[in-house]
Amino acid sequence: MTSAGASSPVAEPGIVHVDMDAFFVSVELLRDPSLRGKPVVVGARGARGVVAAASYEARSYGVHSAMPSVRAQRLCPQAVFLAGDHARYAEVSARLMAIFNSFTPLVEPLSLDEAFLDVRGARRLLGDAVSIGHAIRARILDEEGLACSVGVAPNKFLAKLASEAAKPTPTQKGPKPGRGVVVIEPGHELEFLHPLPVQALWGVGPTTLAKLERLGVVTVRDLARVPLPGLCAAVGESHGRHLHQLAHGIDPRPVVSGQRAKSVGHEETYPTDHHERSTIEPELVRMADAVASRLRRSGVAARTVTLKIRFHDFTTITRAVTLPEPVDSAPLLARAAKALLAAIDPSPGVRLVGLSASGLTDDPVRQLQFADTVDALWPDVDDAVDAIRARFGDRAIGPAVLSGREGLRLKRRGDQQWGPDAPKNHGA
DNA sequence: TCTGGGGTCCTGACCCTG
DNA sequence: TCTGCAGGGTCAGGACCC
Repeated sequence: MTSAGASSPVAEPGIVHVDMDAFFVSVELLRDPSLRGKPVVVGARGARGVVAAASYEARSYGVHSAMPSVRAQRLCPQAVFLAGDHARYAEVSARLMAIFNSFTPLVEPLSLDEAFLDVRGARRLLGDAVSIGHAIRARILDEEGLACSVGVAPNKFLAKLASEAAKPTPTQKGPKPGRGVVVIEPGHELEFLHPLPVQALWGVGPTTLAKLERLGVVTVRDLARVPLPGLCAAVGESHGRHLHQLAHGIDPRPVVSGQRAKSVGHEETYPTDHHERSTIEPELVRMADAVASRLRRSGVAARTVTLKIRFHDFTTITRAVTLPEPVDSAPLLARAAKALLAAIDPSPGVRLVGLSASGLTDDPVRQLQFADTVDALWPDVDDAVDAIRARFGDRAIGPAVLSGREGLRLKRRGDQQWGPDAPKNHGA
């Protein structure tokens, strides 16, 4: 793991934030150029699905990501809905990250379609941060045919706001091109920052916004004027200090490359609610299979297993157990999850089930000392399952409890990423 | 209007141990 | 042996991000 190393604000605009414009939709347009200029939405069409990404044409109708698909269809009935292809987006993302890494090794991916770069060490070779920002944009357009927006600033938080300001804007007459690259020079941070609405700050969501509004805070300037003790009293000590710094343009967090995941999980919302444990347990087996497979692929094992249940009325509970040894085997994850489920009454209706593994450690300890004979054999079985799937595909092998159901198919990351899709016979 | 999936971080309660 | 306290681990939930 490497980092920019600074613990104080950077005194030059050396941090670059690159954010792809409508990434998922743009990748789809490369595959089908006839969709250009049309309102396009990537997401699940089902009653419980949401919008993952919307073209700027769709956004002009008020459609935005995370919006329930039902509402998006009402706002823009002529929109073309696409299911999305997470594997393809991940492929393109890997190539984008390779481009970023050719400019500097200090790259911190934030998601598939955005990253921070600390380019201060690359100036002598490649020019100043602004030139590098323009060069990155040109290369992504040239090599991938994709547009992005770039923010350049003295720290991460300001660079992100700058890239936001560089983006195109949806209008009734179609997308209005953005500036592409926006630079915040040192000494001009507050001039840029203070007129913005306070929810532009990282960490201000609906709950915090309501608390700040009670203090009379509307803009970042208002927030900067609130004394620290009052702010901490309203939103908590840690959060208060963080927001206070941001409101003054201070963000000491360095760009950190090579960060590893701290948890691995899967969750799924079902088109109809489950009311009995007997129908949830096979789902847990399938999720445990998927999570264990991802753990092994990453070469890690997990000590803590967390079960998440969302009921019909949207109340959500989590139940966790920490195991005596780290595990990466599907049967042991499933056993832990089933034990947690045993203490939960699903009869009110369960719409979502999630399983996640945390407390990750390298070099998995194979769980021999507390395993019974069958479990002791599982490491070999897991290896064999991985090998068969690598050679013959995900459908080739799976837990017996799932045979005859949706199949032996392993749940891959990104499957049903945006909620249950509409039934096939209802036409997508 | 009716809310996905994959994550991270923080806080507070509780329990155990020294 | 009991009590008080501090600190660490665990668990549950909330808030936020893309």
